[in-house]
Amino acid sequence: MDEGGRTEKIKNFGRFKKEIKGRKIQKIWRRGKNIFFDLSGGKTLLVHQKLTGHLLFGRWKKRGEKWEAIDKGPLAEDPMNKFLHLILPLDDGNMLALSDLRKFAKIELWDKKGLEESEYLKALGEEPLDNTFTFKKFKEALREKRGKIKQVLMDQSVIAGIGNIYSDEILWAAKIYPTKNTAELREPDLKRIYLAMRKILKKAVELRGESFSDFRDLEGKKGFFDEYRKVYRRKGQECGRCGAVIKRIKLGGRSAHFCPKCQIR
DNA sequence: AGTTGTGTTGAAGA
DNA sequence: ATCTTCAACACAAC
Repeated sequence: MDEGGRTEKIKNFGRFKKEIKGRKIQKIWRRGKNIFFDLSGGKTLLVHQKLTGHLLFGRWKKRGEKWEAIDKGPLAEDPMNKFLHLILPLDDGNMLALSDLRKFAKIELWDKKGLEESEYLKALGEEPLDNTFTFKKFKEALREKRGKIKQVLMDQSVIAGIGNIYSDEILWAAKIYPTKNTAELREPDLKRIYLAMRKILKKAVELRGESFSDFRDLEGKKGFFDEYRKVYRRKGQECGRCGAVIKRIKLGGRSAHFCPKCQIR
C-alpha cells in the first residue's frame, strides 16, 4: 500500500511484471481519457495516453536492442508507431504495445477495488456521449463551474474526455467565443454547445481521431478527423463559414483557435 | 541556431 | 481556496 493506503499503485517495473504476468483480460473499458483493462485476480491496468501515446496491437520481434514489427504495414512503416516503451505479450503470440513520442503516457496497475474507490476515478465528470447525459444535466454541470467556456469544457471534473482540439472545434460549431464566461451563456447558447459537443465527438469517433501528429489506432492506422477540422491549428487561414481570418490566443497555458467574426463574444 | 509550439495533467507557486 | 505557471520529454517548424 502507498499514498495513505488508498491505492495499490505499482510504480516499480519489476513488481509490475511479476504482478501482471498470467492474468487474463476480462473486460476493457474507458472513462474520459482513461482506458482500463480489468484483469483476473482483482487487478485493473490503467492507461492514460496523455499527449502523444497510443496503444498498438500486433506482433513484434526483438532485433538487437530494437523491437521491430513482424508484418508489413503501418506498425512497421509509420515512424509514429516506433516509439515503443512497453510491450505486453499475450498468450496467442499477439502483443499490446505503447508507442509514445514524448513519454508522458501513464500505465499503472491498480487493485480493482482501490481504483473503484479512488479519488482519481470519482473526480471524473460526466461522459459526454452517454445517453443519460441529457441537455438538462449538461446545463447543471456547467452552471456549477464558473469560468471561460473553453476551459470549463476541458475540465475533466465537469465533462470527461474533451481536450484542446475538440473544445476548439465544438465552440466553432456552436458559434461561441472561447473566452465567454459560462455565467453569461443563455439557453440557446448552451443548447448549441451541447449539440455541437455531441456532434463533434461522434464525428471524431466515426472518423477514428485526429492524426495530423502522432495519434494512430490500435492497428497503427491514421484517423481522418483532420479532413473535418475547422479551426484547430488554422491560425491565419480563412474561416470556412464566414471567411474571416482564424485567430489564436493563449488561454490558461493552452492555445485556443477561433473565428473572431462568427463566434459570438 | 535558438526559440516556440505540441493532443495532458498534476504539482508548485502566487 | 483558486488561479497561473511550469515540468515531465522529444521533435518539427518558424
